Amino acid sequence: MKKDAARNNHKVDGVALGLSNRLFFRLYQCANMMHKTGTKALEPHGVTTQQWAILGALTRPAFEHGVAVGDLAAYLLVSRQNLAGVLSRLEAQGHIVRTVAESDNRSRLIKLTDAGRTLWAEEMRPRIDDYYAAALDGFSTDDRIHAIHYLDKLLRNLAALDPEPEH
Amino acid sequence: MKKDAARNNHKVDGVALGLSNRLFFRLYQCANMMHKTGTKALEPHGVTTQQWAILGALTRPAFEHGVAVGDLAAYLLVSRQNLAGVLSRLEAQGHIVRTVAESDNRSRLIKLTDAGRTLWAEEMRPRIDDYYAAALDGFSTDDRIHAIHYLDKLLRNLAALDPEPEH
DNA sequence: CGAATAAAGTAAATACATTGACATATATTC
DNA sequence: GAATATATGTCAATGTATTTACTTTATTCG
Repeated sequence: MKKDAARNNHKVDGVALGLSNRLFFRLYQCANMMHKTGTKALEPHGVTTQQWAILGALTRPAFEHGVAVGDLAAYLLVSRQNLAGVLSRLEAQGHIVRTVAESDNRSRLIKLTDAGRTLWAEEMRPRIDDYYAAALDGFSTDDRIHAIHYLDKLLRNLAALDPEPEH
Repeated sequence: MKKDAARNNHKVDGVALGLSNRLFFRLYQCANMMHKTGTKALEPHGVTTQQWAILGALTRPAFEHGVAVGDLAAYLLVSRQNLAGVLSRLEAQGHIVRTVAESDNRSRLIKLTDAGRTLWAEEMRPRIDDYYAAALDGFSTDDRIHAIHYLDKLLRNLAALDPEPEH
């Protein structure tokens, strides 16, 4: 069947594809599959991978006492307009609060609620650990370090390509 | 300024983040930046990175004479509903055609138009090569091979996590 | 052959993510 | 201090991606 030929060539399509092309194609596929499987892993809590990234960021010591939306957007490398939307959903679910900054009437300070902190620590954390274990099965510590190294390197190049200054 | 502290810790946020978490966070950031910078690189032609992936796939020898939407979706690892939307835009731009398969009244066969093939070869290809060169600056051939290896490995794990059978 | 199964297209709801544009508030500079 | 510049939130448009659900057409199996 033609179907099988087209659907089972993950192993074959590297031969003529070119290294650079293949690298970016795999990055594209991996990111999609990460969102798909990651969101499914946290489905019982109605949290997506992007929301998970935000909640995780908010547990960082530096952001423990609240963080401005602009700073959070800069940390995640997403636009503030996009972040605002996800934050609205997290706020509606009661996981975070937006408070007006004292020294700046424009700015809102994002903070984890107690419920959000509990959700993260008690519910999400164990599932996330299981997810990492499954997704990185067969990856040694060195493998992870090397993979991160390449992604870091790529990210620096992409950031340099982005006209957006880092202010 | 607090701003600078929050916005310049790409190098610092690895220390306490955990290897697995950091790997997925970088994957998330890289994918977003790839779409952002890649789409900008091809902006003169109004083509996004996803459309670029599809046009590239259609130039594969195996798909040269047309490919079914289901097979193309399986190759790209996206849902056929998503693919249908992108194909509509590509069709509206005249880059591809959808013809009804002779042996199956349900199925549509996707083919590159002459205009689409020319756009790919004459216009997009050079810009894509420039983009790859910039995004992978400092990557040796071995670096690329190793990076692909890790992404392949990760993708296999993610695919195994996905309930979707490969039929 | 006829019934169950599978595959294809489509529609709709939801969520991410980008850009451009705008109003308002804060900072900088002269 | 006033003019300029920058930061912030928001609105709107567009594109990508998922899931669920439904209809129609093929295929398979009994």
